[in-house]
Amino acid sequence: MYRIGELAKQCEVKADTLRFYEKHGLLSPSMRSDSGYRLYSEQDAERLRFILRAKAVGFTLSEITELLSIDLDKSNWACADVKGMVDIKLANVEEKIAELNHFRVSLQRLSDACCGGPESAEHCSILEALESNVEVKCENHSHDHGETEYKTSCKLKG
Amino acid sequence: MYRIGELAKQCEVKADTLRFYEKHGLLSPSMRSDSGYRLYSEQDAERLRFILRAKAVGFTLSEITELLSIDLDKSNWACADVKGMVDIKLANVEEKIAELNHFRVSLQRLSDACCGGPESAEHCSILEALESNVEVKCENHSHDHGETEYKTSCKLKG
DNA sequence: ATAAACCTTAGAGTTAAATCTAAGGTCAAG
DNA sequence: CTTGACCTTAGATTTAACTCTAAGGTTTAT
Ligand SMILES: [Zn+2]
Ligand SMILES: [Zn+2]
Ligand SMILES: [Zn+2]
Ligand SMILES: [Zn+2]
Repeated sequence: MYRIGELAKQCEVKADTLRFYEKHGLLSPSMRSDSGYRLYSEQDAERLRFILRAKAVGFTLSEITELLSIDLDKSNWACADVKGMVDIKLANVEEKIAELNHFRVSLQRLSDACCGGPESAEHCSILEALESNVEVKCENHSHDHGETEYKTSCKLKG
Repeated sequence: MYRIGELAKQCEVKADTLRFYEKHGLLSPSMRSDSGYRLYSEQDAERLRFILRAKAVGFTLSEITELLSIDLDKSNWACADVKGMVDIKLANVEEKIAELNHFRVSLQRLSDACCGGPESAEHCSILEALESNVEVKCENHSHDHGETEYKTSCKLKG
């Protein structure tokens, strides 16, 4: 039997988190000491590890609640049900990745367009791109820093 | 001059959102009508579009506040400052993508390991993977669905 | 016996970006 | 002159997953 702090340390979470999981029905200690301290069994610890593993692959706590209830009642569920949950999650994650990739490409384009030098930002391509609607398409400045290093040739979007 | 609802519709946000931006110092209408209605100028509208463009590339509202203050005072900032912000954001986004990719790979592995059939989940590889610490490494079941389609050969991690 | 480290509870606070509610004022059309 | 669409405000609620606070009880070691 572990006290809350012991289990927390073992699994690298805060004791608060275990109380939170209890309040939300994910994990209750199977005993209390005479003085009211939570006492977790090895089974409880395993359940916690299940939760943390599911969290590590991206499930939310309410999805994990569902997974736990399936896990405790496996014979009444089909592989299809379980795989369905994973596949929905997978689709969510892929969607999120796609969205972030969109951000990434836009930010990269902005970054590439700016010299990043110590010169005044008065003609900074990044600010100009945000001011106007024009997407940045090439990696040069409108302003001239007096260095040949920065080309001013720019093929704007055809 | 646009009233709040007009500008909101034009830019496809809710009027609430404009009030929210005002409360948080991102965008205030440059006038009020006699009766107290907000009146936005074309300049205000442009500022809103700046905000929305910055949002579209992944900046948070507080980052946008910073960008706006730079934009209004460009000569006191360097390209380095602006590019720095973009690059920090880019790094954040890439970090998030990496994390989600981790989720994606794990979920894909789980999904691949499960037949997804109508059979009982009693030996579902997904649940087994979450119960035990073993990462799923191959795409077969421990249980046998009586179909030769599902191989039982599985090279577990060496 | 007393201090440190641990535990208990209920409930509030955090973060971001809105979104909603209530109670009321304004404006154009018919 | 009334309906309906629109506007005003302050403040509460939402979502997720904690995290913290206050006020107190327990255990363990010295
Ligand atoms: Zn520059
Ligand atoms: Zn620049
Ligand atoms: Zn199966
Ligand atoms: Zn399965």
